[in-house]
Amino acid sequence: MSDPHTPSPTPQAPTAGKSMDDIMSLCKRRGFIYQASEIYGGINGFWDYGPLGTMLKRNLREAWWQDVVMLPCWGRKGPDAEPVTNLPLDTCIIQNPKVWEASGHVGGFNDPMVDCRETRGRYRYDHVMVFVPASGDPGDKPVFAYVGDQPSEAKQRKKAEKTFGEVRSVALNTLPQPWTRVIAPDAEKPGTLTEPRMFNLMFDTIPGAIRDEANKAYLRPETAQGIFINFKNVVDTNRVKVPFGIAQTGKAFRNEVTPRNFTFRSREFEQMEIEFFCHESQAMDWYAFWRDWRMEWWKSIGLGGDNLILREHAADELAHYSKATSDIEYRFPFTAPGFGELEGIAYRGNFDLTQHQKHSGAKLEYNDTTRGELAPNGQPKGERYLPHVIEPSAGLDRGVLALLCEAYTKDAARASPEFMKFHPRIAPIKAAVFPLVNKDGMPEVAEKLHADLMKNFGRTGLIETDAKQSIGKRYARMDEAGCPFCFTIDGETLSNHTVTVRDRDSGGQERIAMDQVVPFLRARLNP
RNA sequence: GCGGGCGUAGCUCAGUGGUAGAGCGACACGUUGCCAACGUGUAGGUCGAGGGUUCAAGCCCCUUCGCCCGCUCCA
Repeated sequence: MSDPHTPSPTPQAPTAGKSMDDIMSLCKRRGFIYQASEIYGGINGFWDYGPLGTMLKRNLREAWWQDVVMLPCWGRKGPDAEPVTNLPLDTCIIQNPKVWEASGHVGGFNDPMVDCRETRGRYRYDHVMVFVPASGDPGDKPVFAYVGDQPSEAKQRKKAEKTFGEVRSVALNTLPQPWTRVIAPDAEKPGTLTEPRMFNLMFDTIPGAIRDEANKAYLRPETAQGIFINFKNVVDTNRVKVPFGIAQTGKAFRNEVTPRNFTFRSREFEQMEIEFFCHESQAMDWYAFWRDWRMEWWKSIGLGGDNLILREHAADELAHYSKATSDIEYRFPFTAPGFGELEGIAYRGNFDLTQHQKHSGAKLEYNDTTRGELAPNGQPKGERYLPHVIEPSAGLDRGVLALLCEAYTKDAARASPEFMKFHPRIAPIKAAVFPLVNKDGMPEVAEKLHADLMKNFGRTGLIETDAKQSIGKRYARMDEAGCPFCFTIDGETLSNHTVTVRDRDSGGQERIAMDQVVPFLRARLNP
């Protein structure tokens, strides 16, 4: 178990049988997650982390950082047979608004939508087409709306042809409102479409003390663009060579239409993103490399078994600029038997750098001196290009939620019927030290061992000690908080310097020497 | 944004017009030698918020906020 790359030693039950209500209760009760602004009635789509939740989230972010930036891919070599390089970055939440025009977010976030009152369907206004008679005026007859490439197209065409004979299609936005004779794509009756409405999915704000709409800026909807716009800076100032990556964690904001499912879809959330830059000819190799390693990584911190899947996107699911994308998805109790996205690994081509080069006018090309024709002296002349990008983009809060759901275990046969099977590396509480009873010199020994463990492991997580109440109650409390190991000082400790170690998952105990406690823990926590 | 359900103590919930409760949890003291043991005691709620009806509202009515579920959305 000293190898951090091995999956959790305790495979979990499927999440399908776990109750989200139970998990949410435990999260509140033990201080993992609170509703934001709770005493004022809360605020839709925002959540605060309590002490244990903060530690859990921090441990997950830290594990990512260590394995992505400090010791990239556990020291594994990339497809070029060289060690992987990822440079750290920390960019602003607020950037020049042109960043979001270049990235396509301003356009994409400002689409007007129309709703159908009958089917409660919602459609992008500019995507809705209508079958009208080829001859022109439909008279009093209804016309048939559809969305291209969806089942509604064939269905509506059939109905339209039955009504009019020969038909042609026009965009909905060419017809005058109100659309009283338009039958919505999946509706039966005409006139059910609402007027188009704007959904602004980016939060905006106005920097500057004097409020002026002309200065409008946005809270970033993803951390990725901060990386792209600093690509040239990083290349120019770090003696770094393609292929390499830039990694960043940080908050992002999306005005989700419907925040839902506890913290899964929040309006303020944190991302962990890598933009990995490489030559086009190597891009698919790097894509496969990142996709497979990221999957292994999630397994290494305890998300294993059937609850985690890698899903390759079908061709028609890809964004227009993407040549391949896959999702790492977790089976949450609220998605079961389906899955919810934890991380997307996208091959984005050089779309983003191209966009920023175009919009900013800055030259973002990389001069690759290892490529190109050979000069007379035998050295390559170099090749200038916009690197292609592999983007492994993970949701930190979603990761935390998946860890909580995966760890949550119900076992009515146990004294602690609800407990959290966190992998030791991400467990908020790493260990606890208890005197079996609060007398006969045991508290003093416990205090000493606790201090010792604090000195050795206090920087990796919480080390608890507690002398109150029955030992069973203290074990149960630690189970519920997900503490993997409890060390107990008993009568025997005083005579032969041994303690018992209780394993959270099995409840089993073994006896080890006092001076073996530190090595024991070291072998099981992040080595 | 639509439809449904639900908001009472930290958690789970009872209370259906007449003095706000229980279990668990927390805390204190005692007891206790390995799995939420036992005893005694303590703290904690303007019943999500606002308005209305009534002599009287946790309860009835209206509005609003939040959470859950189903649609929808998820670049």
